[in-house]
Amino acid sequence: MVRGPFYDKNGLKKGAWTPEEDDKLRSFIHRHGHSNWCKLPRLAGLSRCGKSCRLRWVNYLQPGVKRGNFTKEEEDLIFKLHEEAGNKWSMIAKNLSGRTDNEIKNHWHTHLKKHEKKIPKTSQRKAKKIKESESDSLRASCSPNQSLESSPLTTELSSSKLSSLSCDNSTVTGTNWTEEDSLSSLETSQNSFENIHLKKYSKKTLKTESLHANDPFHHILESSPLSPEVSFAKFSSLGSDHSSIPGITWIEEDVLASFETFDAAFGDFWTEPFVADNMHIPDEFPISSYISYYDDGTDLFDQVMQEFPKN
DNA sequence: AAATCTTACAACCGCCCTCTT
DNA sequence: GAAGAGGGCGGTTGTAAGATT
Repeated sequence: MVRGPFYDKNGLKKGAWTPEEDDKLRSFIHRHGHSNWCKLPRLAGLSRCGKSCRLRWVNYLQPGVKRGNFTKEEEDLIFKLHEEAGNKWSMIAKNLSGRTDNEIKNHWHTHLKKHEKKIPKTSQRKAKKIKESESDSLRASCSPNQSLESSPLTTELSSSKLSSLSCDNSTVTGTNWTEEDSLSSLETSQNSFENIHLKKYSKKTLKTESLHANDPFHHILESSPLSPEVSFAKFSSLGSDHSSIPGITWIEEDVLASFETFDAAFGDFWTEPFVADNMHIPDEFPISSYISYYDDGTDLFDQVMQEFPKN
C-alpha cells in the first residue's frame, strides 16, 4: 500500500517508514522536541529529509492522532466544513480533534468525494457565493476586521464561527440559503453514503481495530484521560515548551548549541545527502535511553500522560 | 487459480507564506 | 525592501490489498 523504500540521488531515504525509523523519530522528539525539522533527521540519525520526518510525526506518530474509521459525526462535520470552506484540509482538521489534514483529505477523496457528486452542487454554489462575497467585502472598503472575520477561509476561524456560517445566511450575500438546505443535503448524503460504504467499513474496521488493540502505543492514546483537544495542544507544545513535561529536564541551551554545532558541520539540509545510523550523536542527545522506554512499554510516555491532568 | 480491476492511504512534490537577516 | 530558510498546506502518485471477472 506504500511505496517501497528507496534512496534518491542525494542519498535520502524515501518511501515507507520502518518501525525502527519510527522509533528513532519518536524517541528523539520525545526527548528533544522538534524545534527545527531541518536538523532533526541528522540529530536523530535518520537519513530522511526534514519534511518527511515532519509529515511522519504529524500524521502518524504524534500523540493524539486518531486512527481507524471515521465516525458518522466526524463525516458530517467534514461534509459541513468542506461545504463552507472547500479543500482547506488543515482548517477542517483543526475542527476534528485527533484527525490530521492528510487523513481527512484521503478520506474525502476515497469515501466522501464520490458521494458529494450526488448532492446538488450546493457546495460549489455556496463556495462560489462565498468567494464572491469575500471579494465583494474586500472591494467594499468596509471595516477591515469585519471583512476578515466573515471570511470562511480565514484559518483562524473558530469552529463555532464556522458552524455559525451555515446558519447565518447573511454572510452569503444574495443567496436564499436556509439551514434546512444545509441539513437536508447533509442528511441525504449521509444516508446514501452509509448504504454505500457500510459493507466496506465493517470488514476494514474490524481489521484496523484489532490491529490497534495490539498496539501498545495506540492503546495508551486511546485510554488517555485527556480530551483529544487537550492532548493535542499539550503535545504539540512538546517541541517548544519542554518545561511542561514533568520528569524531563530539558536543557534548551544544550539542544540549541548542538544544533549550532551540527549546523556548522552540514550544509543545505532539505536535499543534502546524509549518512545515517553510523553517525555520532553527541552526548547531549542520549538517544539510547529510548530503548528502556519502549522496553517497559509504559515508561516515559505513560508517565507524561498521567501527569498532565494534574497540572 | 490466475488475471485484471478497483480501492485505500501513506508518502512525496511543489508551491506558498512567514520569519529572520 | 530583498533574499533566503524553514515550515505548512494541498494536490498527486505509487502500490499493497481486496474485489471481481
